[in-house]
Amino acid sequence: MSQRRQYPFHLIEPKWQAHWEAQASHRAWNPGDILPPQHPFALRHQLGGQVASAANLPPKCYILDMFPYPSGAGLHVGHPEGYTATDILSRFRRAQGFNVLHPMGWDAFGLPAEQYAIKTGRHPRITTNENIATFKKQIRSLGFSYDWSREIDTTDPIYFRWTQWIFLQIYNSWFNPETRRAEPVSQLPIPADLQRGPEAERRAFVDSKRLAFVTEAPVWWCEALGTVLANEEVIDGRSEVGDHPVVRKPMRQWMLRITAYAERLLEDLNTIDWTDSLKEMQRNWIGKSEGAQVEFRVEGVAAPIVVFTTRPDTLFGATYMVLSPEHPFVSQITRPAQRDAVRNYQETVARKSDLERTELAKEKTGVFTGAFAINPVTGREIPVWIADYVLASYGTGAIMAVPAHDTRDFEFAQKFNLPIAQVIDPPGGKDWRGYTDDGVAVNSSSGELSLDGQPTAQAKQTIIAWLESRKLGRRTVNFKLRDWLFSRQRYWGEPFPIVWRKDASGALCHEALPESALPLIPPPLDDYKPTPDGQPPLARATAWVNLPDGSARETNTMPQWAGSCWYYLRYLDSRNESMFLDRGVERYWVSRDSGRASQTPGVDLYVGGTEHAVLHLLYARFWHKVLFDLGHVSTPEPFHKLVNQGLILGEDGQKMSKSRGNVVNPDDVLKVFGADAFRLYEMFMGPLEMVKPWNTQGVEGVYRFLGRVWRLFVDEKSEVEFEQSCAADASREAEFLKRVQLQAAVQAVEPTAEQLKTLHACIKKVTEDLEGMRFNTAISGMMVFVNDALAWTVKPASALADFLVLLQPFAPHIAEELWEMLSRHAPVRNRDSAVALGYQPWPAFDPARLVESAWEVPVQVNGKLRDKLVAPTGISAGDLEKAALASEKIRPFLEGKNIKKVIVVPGKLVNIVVG
RNA sequence: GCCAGUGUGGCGAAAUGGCAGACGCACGGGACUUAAAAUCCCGGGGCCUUAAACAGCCGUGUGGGUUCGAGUCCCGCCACUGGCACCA
Repeated sequence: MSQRRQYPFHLIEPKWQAHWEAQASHRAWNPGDILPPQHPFALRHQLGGQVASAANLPPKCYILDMFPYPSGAGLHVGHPEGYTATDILSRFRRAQGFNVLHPMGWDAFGLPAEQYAIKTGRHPRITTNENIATFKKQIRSLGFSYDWSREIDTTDPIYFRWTQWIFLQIYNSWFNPETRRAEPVSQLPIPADLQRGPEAERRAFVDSKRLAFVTEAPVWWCEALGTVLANEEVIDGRSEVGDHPVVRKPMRQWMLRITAYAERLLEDLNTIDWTDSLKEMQRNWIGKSEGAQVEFRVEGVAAPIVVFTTRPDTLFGATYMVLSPEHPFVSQITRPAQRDAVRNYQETVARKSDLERTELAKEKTGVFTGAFAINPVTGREIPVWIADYVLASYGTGAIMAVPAHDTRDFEFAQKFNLPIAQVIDPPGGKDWRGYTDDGVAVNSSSGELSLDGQPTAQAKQTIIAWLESRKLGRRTVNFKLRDWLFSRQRYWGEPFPIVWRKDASGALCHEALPESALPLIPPPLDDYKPTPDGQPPLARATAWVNLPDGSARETNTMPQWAGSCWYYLRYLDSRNESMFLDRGVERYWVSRDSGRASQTPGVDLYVGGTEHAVLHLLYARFWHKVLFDLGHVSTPEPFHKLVNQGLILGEDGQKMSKSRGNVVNPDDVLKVFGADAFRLYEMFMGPLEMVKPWNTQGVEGVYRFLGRVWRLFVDEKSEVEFEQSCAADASREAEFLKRVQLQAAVQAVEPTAEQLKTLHACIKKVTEDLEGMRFNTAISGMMVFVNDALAWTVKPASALADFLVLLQPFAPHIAEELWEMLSRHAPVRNRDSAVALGYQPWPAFDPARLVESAWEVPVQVNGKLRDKLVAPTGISAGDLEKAALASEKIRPFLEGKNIKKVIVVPGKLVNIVVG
């Protein structure tokens, strides 16, 4: 490893970080802000001293990172990957003249801080603050151009006050299926019979329509630990900690009605610029499927069993039915002889974990209820079973089994010897048994209906029409998406702004706190564990929970997702104390109708890891749509363009983890190579969205490149003197740095045509690659420039200045230092030296500079390269053909052959086809 | 099982259907040095031939196809990675 530093990054980097901070260089400006006269943004746009407004501000650009959870372990090399990419683009857009919003904050509620508190008794507030301080220090040391004046922390009451406020907006809304949007619950039409009835019934009706509602949902309860566990804390029906048995236990939970938005969440994916794979993941998660509900009568039971099927055309092949073990009809229809078997089975299933239930390769299990239903088209009696391969939570929790044409039903029928009847004729003579794709209906006729001979699509239409005419079923759409379980039995989260009280009839009911009661701050506790009877930790604070008027506070808290659902909005106006977000500010930053028709709606670019492909991004889209419906934001989608950065693996090509011992700590890298080299390497490794292994020797490569950039500018003798001075008195290093001189070869002269060609090739490459987020090739373009420019005997200051503007987004510290040196010693005529480097206009690419007088023409015979000619650029196709045919090296390949065709592509090549 | 992505030198990678391997790492040779480090210069996919070079042949996971021309487009297969996974 290198001993001598390539250049004094250890002095340069802190120097410029302090400078940017002192100048607030990267502040983004809201309409209404007064622009300081000396701020580089004001100087660049000649707005010094003026009040910013949507009219005088340049176009906006909102570039967002997924904010981190500030863990105790500090930053790892994965974090800065996306952060570097967005920082480079932010700096690029500033140079292009945009008003760039590039903020950072902390997603700081969460389990680790709470678990640490349970172990040590230290309040999560304290450890969270410490972790934030560590993260912030590390992030700053990388030189990212965040606007820290907008920093947010989801655990800060001035932030979560508005998280609670948004919850109240959701709570006070219902989804109107007619208008397909959220509306205030105060406008909910109350049915006439309820209007005159008791108040309790009216309230129950309203509560059943709210977008935030209460339900009994099963959670994992561990008797031995005296606590509720999260899904991921339960392994094979036992607790992860201590290996104690756990049971499913219904508990009162808050839910958010995201299912109401399923259709819009799906449709609007078509309006945003995300990768196809990401959209596909969301589509699969939402899981729309079209089909029909069909009713089956059971002898002696009044209500029919309703099933959902996507293949109503196979109804004639339904030879049995299956209910999920939890289906409410099970106890009604079970015959006495089967009662014990059914109850046993239900209990076995209840004890299984989700994992066990969904384990593939598992044998199908189930029990006959003794009951028979009537197939509505064949009129035949079919047995009704219960089995855990039918899920209670999807569709109607019951299916018609068509074993001939459904894999699961086929397996089940084989195991339990149930009849299998063919009703689809597969194309191409395939075996019909277990065939699940489309085909032609067969054996599907009754006295009044026939599907025979109809292809699947048509048969579906026919049968649905018939079912609807007989009131035996109807067309239905189903979604996999479930309502969002929104409550947690935790301490370190936002308390719900809800109280419970008894109404006149003595029934318990919930009620929202007034907005004036926000923020509702969690009470201090000595013990952060749940109570022995399974109440959330907040229940321990009895003085906080029980209010003087006899009502009691909700003791659940919100999940970690809540704070991250809307943080991108708070950045726009993070210090606003009277509103969650000012409408005028919102309009400037995200709206399409801000008077700038061409502007991107919402966040221009959002970069983060794939691990949030579904949950965070779906939840945030949901909240945004509710806020949109209620008129609080002006776009239906929050994130216009989204890019996932790829994982960085350890040097061994394995996922980084403590147990493998292959974790790379950014601090160590920074110490040896500096922040600029670190940033450059993270981008040079390969395309942003690819998975790629870390390689410390690769860092040395880009570090050497920065050393060459340094030597392109500085005078060697002055640098040697600087180093000797530093060796003599290390305490005065920063002062000695000023003695490093620009080399004499850098002069205020016009570049030659050759030099301009090199420069403009670099401008073109870097500009185009940044637009396409191809950071790795942009860097290689700059390397080519530097390799070339090092050989120049006279180095025109203007060309070097343009290069520094290109380099600045990638390696801002060294670029600033060299810019300062350059401006000190050699006047740069094409640049206004009053404007800071970060706001210098991006150099314009001039295609005329790349024009060559001659060019090397590859000549192929039958597609194989045989010669290269040198021809003038403007040569005609005919002349080029003649020259190619006349070539010494080509002639042997043409001898004795017929020239069939000659393909001449001007600017590309010549291909002679012979036969 | 389903969906998506990726397969190119020793390694990270690059190539609007037009000279495969830019740029970088590692490696080898040279210059500077008492020596090393750093720096600078040169070399570089494989095979075959050759003293060396030129020339030639092969080469982008694999098998086909389209095309004057395919890493790139189309069809089949294989491997790896990620997501979903009894969703009727």
